[in-house]
Amino acid sequence: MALQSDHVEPNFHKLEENEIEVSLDADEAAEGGSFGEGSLNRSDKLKYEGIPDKDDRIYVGDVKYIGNDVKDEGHGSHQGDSQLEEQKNLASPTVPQFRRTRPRIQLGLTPRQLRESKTFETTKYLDAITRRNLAKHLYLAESRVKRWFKRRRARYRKEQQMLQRASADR
DNA sequence: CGACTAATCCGCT
DNA sequence: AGCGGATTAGTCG
Repeated sequence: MALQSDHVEPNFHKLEENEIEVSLDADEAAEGGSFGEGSLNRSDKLKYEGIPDKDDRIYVGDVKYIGNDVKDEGHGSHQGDSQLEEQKNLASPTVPQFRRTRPRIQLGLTPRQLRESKTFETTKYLDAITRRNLAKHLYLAESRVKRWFKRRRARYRKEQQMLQRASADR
């Protein structure tokens, strides 16, 4: 398996926030047969938990946008998009404008999650270097790793709070 | 329906 | 720039 190496595939370009990972592992998954045959249907229930350590990557289910507004949100691609920003800004002062419906990306991380979990146990807070390294190892976008860690931290705190509360209550 | 996860927005530092 | 918190959205039990 070539994907065992630490090298990133050339076609794996940098994934920005708005970018969606295309199933770069479709054939791999099909080959492995760990999942449904060939296509990753939602009915196939791609649960990442419990998958043998064969899979190295994440699995993208559907990438279709079900939202009505799939605007680009003006990601500041150009310098002359101030109008767009303005419009967006004064959209609604109180009511938060609906962000585009999140793509149906299911799944978190594969067995590699274990690795990440361990990293979380030790580092908790990622610095740029570690994040980059991890992302590379996980074939994930740095932003993704960042977000993931963030959520992880949040969860951790919540758990701690709950624990404390329980303790105090007792 | 509730719980969970994922992605984004907002404010703060 | 990054983090925490809040919000929205979709899926699973």
